[in-house]
Amino acid sequence: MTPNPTESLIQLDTSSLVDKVEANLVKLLVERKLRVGDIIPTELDLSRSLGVSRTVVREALLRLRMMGLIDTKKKKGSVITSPDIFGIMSKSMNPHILDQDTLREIFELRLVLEIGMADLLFQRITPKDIEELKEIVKTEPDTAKDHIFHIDHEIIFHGKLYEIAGNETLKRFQKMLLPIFDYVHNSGLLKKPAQIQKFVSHKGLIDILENGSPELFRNGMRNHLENHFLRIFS
Amino acid sequence: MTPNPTESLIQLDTSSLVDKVEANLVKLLVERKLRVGDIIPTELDLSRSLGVSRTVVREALLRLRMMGLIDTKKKKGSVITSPDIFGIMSKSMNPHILDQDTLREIFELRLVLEIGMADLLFQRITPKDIEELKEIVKTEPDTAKDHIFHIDHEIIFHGKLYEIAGNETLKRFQKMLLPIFDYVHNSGLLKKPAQIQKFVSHKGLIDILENGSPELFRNGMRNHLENHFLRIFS
DNA sequence: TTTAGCATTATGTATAACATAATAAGACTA
DNA sequence: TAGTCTTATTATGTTATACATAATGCTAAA
Repeated sequence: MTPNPTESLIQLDTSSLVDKVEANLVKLLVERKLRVGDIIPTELDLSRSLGVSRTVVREALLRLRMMGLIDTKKKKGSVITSPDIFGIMSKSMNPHILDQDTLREIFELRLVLEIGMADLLFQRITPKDIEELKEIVKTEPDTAKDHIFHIDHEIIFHGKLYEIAGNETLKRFQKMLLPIFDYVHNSGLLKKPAQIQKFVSHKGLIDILENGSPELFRNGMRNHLENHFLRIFS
Repeated sequence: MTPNPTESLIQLDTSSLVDKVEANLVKLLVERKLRVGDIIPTELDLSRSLGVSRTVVREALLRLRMMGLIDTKKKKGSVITSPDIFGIMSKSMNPHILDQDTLREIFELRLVLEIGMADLLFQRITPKDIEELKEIVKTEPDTAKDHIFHIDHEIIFHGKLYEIAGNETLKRFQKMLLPIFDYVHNSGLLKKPAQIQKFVSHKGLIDILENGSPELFRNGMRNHLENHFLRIFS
């Protein structure tokens, strides 16, 4: 084997100043174990102690802000906030910008989530939740009648399920994906037309939640989402 | 009911200049339907045509860059790139920064994903994948022997499953969450100690993939992850 | 004691200047 | 003519300075 001439070269540091300052600040947050609500030094202070211009500090702080690590107020300075994982993500979640493959994949993700969360549902569902679900299906519109309203209703029902799952991160994930689902539904990305008839209805799912098991629910939901699966896998 | 005195007040626009420029640029990208690789005007041009300082334009561009919408090179200017949804997200995914509740929730998310992706697996798995999985379990270490190595092996096996699922977005999601899983495992966040014995082994899962059904796999995986569930729900 | 107004302070914005890296153009040589 | 080296150009990266603006806290007047 011929020796690779680039082998002995060290990796050059091509990162910009802002990159370094950003890394520095994150390191500071981690190592100092700063708690939510703590304030960090002002831009001018940081600029002085780090030996870079205020502009660079500002850009680094902007990044932290976008990551949801800090919230900066006038006069006060920047305070540490509970990081918002999905904050930025949802901003770049513009369906018009994402390419079709990604859209299809995100749509698949929904199916994965709703089938996979059965255990969480059964662990945390309360009688009150059951009542609320029943209330929701009571106002269920006729499938064939009003398509738009039907989609809205779908969102309400399934949204309630996410709520019951009691996982805030999961719920926010869904909330972020919602516009995508909507977009995919209306975009013609799904090949086959939706079948009107559902095998397992919303009402059926509630029955399972009340008297069944996670296993039954997974199959029920799988069945309920059958249409979507068929449309994706065509 | 007494009338609300604030009712007739219009919502003030508290957004900063940078906010507006950012929105403007995103709108530009969407409406012009610009394709990946297209270049957008230089900072100075934008600053002139938008009537704001270059500073503001720079900050707005920085945000777009963080969203993965553009990639800016010296001299060339900024070019549009395929948005990287998880790019920024993974940067703020520092386990040391996330609070414990969020960590627990993200860990739950893993369980949801791996149970929920059964259908994708069965749709896309190939004989070659089965072989590779078998190859992986062949080198499976003794559970009781080397704990660290055992975790590594877990990651390899389950990572392969994500790969088989054939959903790039899902895979990258998992990749992003990996450090979290690792951290949670080692952090003492999980209450009960792990049980050594697994009901359904990796080998068992492979058998199901080869001869079983999605339904069987979901239950198998549910069983396989039983330990994790118990530790979370305590 | 309350409130109106002022001072203070840190971020937001603007401008100008220079550094640096990537590209293009031109000149020079084989 | 082709190829390479040098130089010029251009757009981003960085610095410095100044002023605007909003939030906070203090002070004095009612």
